[in-house]
Amino acid sequence: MSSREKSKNPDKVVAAREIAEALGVSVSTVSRAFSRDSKVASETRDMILEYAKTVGYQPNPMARSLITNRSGIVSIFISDIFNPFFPEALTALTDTLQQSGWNVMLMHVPSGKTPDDILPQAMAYKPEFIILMTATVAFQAAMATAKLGSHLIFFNRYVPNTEAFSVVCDNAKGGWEVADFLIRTGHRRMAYIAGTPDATTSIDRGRGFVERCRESGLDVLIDEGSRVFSYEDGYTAVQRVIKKAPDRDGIFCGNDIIAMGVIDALQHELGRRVPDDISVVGFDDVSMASWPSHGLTTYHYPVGRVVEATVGLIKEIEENPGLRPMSKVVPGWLVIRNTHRDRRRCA
Amino acid sequence: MSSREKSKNPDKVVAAREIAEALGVSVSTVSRAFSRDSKVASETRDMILEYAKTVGYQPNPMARSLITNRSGIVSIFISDIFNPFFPEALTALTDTLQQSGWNVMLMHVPSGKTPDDILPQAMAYKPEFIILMTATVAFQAAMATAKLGSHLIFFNRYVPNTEAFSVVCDNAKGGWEVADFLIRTGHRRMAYIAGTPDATTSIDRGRGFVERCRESGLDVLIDEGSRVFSYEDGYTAVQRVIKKAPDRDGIFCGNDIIAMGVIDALQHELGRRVPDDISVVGFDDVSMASWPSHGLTTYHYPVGRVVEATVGLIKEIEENPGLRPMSKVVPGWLVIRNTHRDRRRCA
DNA sequence: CTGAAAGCGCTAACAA
DNA sequence: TTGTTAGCGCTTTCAG
Repeated sequence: MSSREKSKNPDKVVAAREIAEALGVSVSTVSRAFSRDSKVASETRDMILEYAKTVGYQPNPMARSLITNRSGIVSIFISDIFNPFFPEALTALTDTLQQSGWNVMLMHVPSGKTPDDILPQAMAYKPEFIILMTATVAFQAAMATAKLGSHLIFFNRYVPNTEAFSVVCDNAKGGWEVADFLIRTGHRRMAYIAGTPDATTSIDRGRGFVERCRESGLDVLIDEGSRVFSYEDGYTAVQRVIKKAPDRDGIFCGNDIIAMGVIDALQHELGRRVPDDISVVGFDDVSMASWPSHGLTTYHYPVGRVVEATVGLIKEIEENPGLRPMSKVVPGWLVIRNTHRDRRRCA
Repeated sequence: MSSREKSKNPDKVVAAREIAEALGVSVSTVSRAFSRDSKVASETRDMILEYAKTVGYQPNPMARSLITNRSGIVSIFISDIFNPFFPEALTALTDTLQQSGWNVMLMHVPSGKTPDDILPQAMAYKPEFIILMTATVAFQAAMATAKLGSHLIFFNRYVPNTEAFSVVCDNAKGGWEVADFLIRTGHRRMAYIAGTPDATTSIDRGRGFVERCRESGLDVLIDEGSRVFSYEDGYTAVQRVIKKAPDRDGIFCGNDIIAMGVIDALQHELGRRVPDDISVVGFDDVSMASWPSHGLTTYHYPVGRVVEATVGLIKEIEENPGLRPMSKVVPGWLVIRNTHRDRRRCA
């Protein structure tokens, strides 16, 4: 019916061969034009690149990966949905990776499952990096992954006693500074409400907090009854705390969302005013924390910098594949708002 | 140094050829064992599948896609980060797709860019479906996409005057019901604070609201000054509204986050009590809306059902590739909490 | 610097 | 029902 030759699939995306034919070069040369460190006459490359642009050609990453073993894919594992921190971080991370030419595959780890459970599905696409934003520990995954050639990076978490890459905020220092601040403003009867039990964030924040309290000879009531970093868990936890120790004057929470649950329960269930009767401090500084309705005093987690550090780490690993596993630690800072009061005159 | 033969890459993932050799069958047979509608002796298939399981083999989707033109990938485009509705939906959608065997590629559309700008990068991996969760309209993308063989689905949005698949909540009906509820409880001086200007969600919610008000002969003050569906925009918008019309007794907002900004500004900047002086109703019913600190009266958006409808639509399109573009509409319902008051006795 | 040829892992058409 | 052959689109030796 038509005079088309050989074009079995008329609407198919243009392939390297067509570029080659149109320009009177070989497919190898076309391929080389798209590889930075291949030797091509710069005029040839320019010609190819220009023509490719007009017809909208780009090398098929699937075909390419078959031979190079480089998929151009970064897999991000997520699970925690309660914490607005994660969407913020996920978006920033995706954006930065995308701009560096990576494509992000998103894997969700449903509650009740571990990253290990869904690792096989993720590995099918041979991601070059796997970024774990999940709360659950994934020791097995780390091993399997290393064998299969994907690099594993823990985002906002690390696995104790394991050699793996990780990027975290300085949680222990943050906890320490919060305690220091509360102590210097006259608080004496502290409590720490932890988040997800095995999350290093929760553990380290609490550890730093307790350490600074001990330095001043203060004991800390620690509540570890929360199952996750959620509003509901904070809401419940503080009721346990106040029942056990009604005299508390300063509560540090595993993160902002827990803190908001804590504040609401204090005011609506326990008849305490925040900050008049009791101070509450969070961790993360999610955008909601700055809303007038919350005005949460918290420790700022510099998401942007942690994301930059993560993508920087990826570049380093790429350039130096033999790099030893390491941890990047980014500092945060205290943000003072309205859920805290200076109690020195009341001492 | 070693006696390994031909194994250029010792740690390589096992491929079909190795399965074939080990079992004394051809690679085609192995391939067929993994294709549901291929004719293989069921004993042969069982043998292959079982052996494959023990050595952890699964067909390489990249290689497969080269020949089948089916990538197994669904691309999800996101942009709106202010609204907690999106992480909730994204997580649910990813999870459901994953369980159906799809892999999700996440593309972020930064502010100032349109989906069209990043479409080329997404298309490189030849996603079979593209789900747009972005606020921005993407008319060009729809066209380009259809040509290249990916199906486009608008999630929580549609493009007026274009034939495309979409799954939405019944926004107009929602707005209508909110107005009906406010009117029946004695409100007379209404306002609607819109969200992202060209978002069909914002437009339809407002349209339904206004329609019901008109039915009762009530005029509605409409504020369309918001740039996005954000807390800050709500905070600013309501100040414009009250300056222009200080007598308002019922405000309907484009979504919950705007509503929270509105409530905070009313109480902290404008000296109005909610709900005593004025009622505020949101839309979405994000998890935060049910916190005691907000107790927001709002219209519930059934995320789970919309996700199900979306994945259902994908299945339908797969089974019937010639399916005409259509819209799936899922109903929501009103959730009454504490930002509203019955004003009938004050009339 | 460029082209020819081989092959990455897989599926599909064709024989047997 | 199974094996053989060809080839998806690309990169990479190896010649020239």
